[in-house]
Amino acid sequence: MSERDPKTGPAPRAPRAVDVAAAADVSIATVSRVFNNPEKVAPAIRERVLATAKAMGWMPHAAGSALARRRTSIVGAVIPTLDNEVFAAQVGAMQKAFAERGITLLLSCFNYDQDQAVHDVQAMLARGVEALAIVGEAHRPDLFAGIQARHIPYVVTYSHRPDSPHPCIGFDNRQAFHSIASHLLDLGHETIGVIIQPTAGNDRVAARLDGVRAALAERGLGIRPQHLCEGEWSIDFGRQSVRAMLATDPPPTAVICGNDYLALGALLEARAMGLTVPQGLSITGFDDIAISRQLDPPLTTMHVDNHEIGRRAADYLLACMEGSRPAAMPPLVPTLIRRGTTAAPHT
Amino acid sequence: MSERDPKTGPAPRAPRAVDVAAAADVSIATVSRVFNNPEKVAPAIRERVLATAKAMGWMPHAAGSALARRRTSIVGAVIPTLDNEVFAAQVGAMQKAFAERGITLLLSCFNYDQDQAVHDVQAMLARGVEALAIVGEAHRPDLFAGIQARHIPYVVTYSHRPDSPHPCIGFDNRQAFHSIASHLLDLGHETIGVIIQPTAGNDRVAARLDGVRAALAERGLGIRPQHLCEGEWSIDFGRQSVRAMLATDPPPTAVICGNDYLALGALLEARAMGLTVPQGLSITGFDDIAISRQLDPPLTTMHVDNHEIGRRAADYLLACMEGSRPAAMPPLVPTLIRRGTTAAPHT
DNA sequence: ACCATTGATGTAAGCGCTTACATAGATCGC
DNA sequence: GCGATCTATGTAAGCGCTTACATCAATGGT
Repeated sequence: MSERDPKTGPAPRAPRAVDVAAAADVSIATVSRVFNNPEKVAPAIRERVLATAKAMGWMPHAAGSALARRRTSIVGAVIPTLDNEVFAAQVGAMQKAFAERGITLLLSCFNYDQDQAVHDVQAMLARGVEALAIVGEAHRPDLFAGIQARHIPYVVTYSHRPDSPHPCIGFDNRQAFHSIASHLLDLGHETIGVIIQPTAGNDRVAARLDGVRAALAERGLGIRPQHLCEGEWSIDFGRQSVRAMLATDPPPTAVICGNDYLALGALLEARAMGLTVPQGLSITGFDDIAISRQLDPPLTTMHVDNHEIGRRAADYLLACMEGSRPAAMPPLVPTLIRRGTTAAPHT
Repeated sequence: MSERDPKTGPAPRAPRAVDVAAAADVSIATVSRVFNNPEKVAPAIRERVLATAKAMGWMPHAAGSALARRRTSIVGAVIPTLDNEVFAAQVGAMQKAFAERGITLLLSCFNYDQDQAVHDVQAMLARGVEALAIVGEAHRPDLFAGIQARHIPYVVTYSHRPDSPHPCIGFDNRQAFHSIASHLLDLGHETIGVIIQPTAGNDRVAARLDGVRAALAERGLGIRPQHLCEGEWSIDFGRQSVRAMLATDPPPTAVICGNDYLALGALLEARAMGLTVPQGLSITGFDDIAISRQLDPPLTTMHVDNHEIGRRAADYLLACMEGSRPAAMPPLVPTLIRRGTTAAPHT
């Protein structure tokens, strides 16, 4: 007399271990063992239980087992946004590495909002994540304090400062942009512009700008205020920034861009204004996205292996979870790809 | 006499509700109520409990509460890969929409492998997801059977067939490419090439190809085998495909590409071969990624709002979870953006 | 033949939380 | 002022699972 479709039976509720146990005529403990320590169960019984479970569509429910086992097999990834392929690649690689070990990835995007990041981490801790990967280290101190209080392994990704208090997997953003600037300086440029993402609350970007400044300072140079454009990264921002800079006097002979999209915009606009690149203006990018090598001229940029960062971060965390205390990993070194958008200034 | 740092105390174990209850001198039920039905607790006590919990760094542990409440507040997203910005955008939008309602997103990438997808869905069901979003409907039947057996709401995204048995949020891939082909036919093209992603196990792509074929057939035309290139999407595949096609006799006067990256490659190669676009060759893309409008000439393509797909999928699932049975949503309609890469064939 | 092992299975005590129900003051109408 | 009614809090029974420990049968050494 159920109100449900009689064909589906009166109890649409999910089967539990005890149901499988009854159906297979064993105890609930045996059912559990079949799934967790199969070698402790006689083959005949094991097969019977497996068959029954399959027939009933039963699998151990994670919440129950997490509670009993005191392990959730969940780890969290906290990134700014998936709209940036750089982070998407990292997460994709982590997800893959974890999935291979039966670990589930919880994802959260804080949209460059520090309060949101703290909130997200709290939520993940409440969910019992066993480890955490977090992009960047420019976070509110209570974010890290909360993690440390739980004695949970964590790693900061996409950045690597030599003297960071956190375990980190990434590269030295300052060093990377120091290299880019040096490349340009070595070519003979002295008036260099910078188009870069917002530095507020973003340690990676701030470090990049700092790297450029340091390289220039070493040769007694600096960035003129009118040659520094900071804003949301987009092709359009790259375009408008270059347009503005070239209207100054003297105009820069080279511009360093915070990523390839900005550089792409800069390149398009420079050409639209009738400049030849690199003779009239040298341009550098960062990330080495797929189109960069296809541009005309192909973009000089720095290549970062984001999948590798994700994979390493996952490996590090997995090692920690298994109890080892892995040595600090050396930073990745992004490589400068000299293509067609940099040359000596036309004098 | 603990072996641990005496400052951290002998019990580094996470506090539980009962500890908070004891410290605040109330019962464990009251602690729970403070977090779940705060209005049922006297303000003075509520504040005391809140303060104690905060001081002890306690939050209700999700596994325990999921068990007791029989709700996990988790939903799963199953996508092919995060390396495609199209899916990354969808996931990002879903994550945002869910986070706003206190729901956590579990992510899994099946890498276009049907067995992997089934496995991932199983794992998610075991984790007690309350709803599931899955890209595409070309999956093993037991994937959907497994979900339906659990009476869990789900939605297929990125595709929308009028006669699909599944609730779906997306657009009609067949229809979309029918439109593209018609656009070209209307311009007078009769020899049309196609460069497309692998169709095997990918219903969306297969539908696209089908749409092109149908549009051509309506005018008594077809795709010549030598004018159909199917392979992993990349700029390079676009380039090599165009090169191969243009070596045939007669060469196509237009090529339809499965996405903007392929189209970008096609455009670059056509120009490298000395053809002018669109006079010598018309090219269409799909997705309308950021660079497309910046190309020279700007790419004619179709714009799809992937964030919108993600948002709608999340809204639909949330509605289901709250018990309503939302009406089937109308498909999104991608819009054809006629820019500079299509024109009448040069006769 | 008998006892000590061994190995397979069952019993039952939680894991940390929520919530129906019980309880006990406080409040109010008459 | 007394019982009826409410409201704030506590008690205890699970949620579905794992696992230490108990049990029991079979094995093997002497």
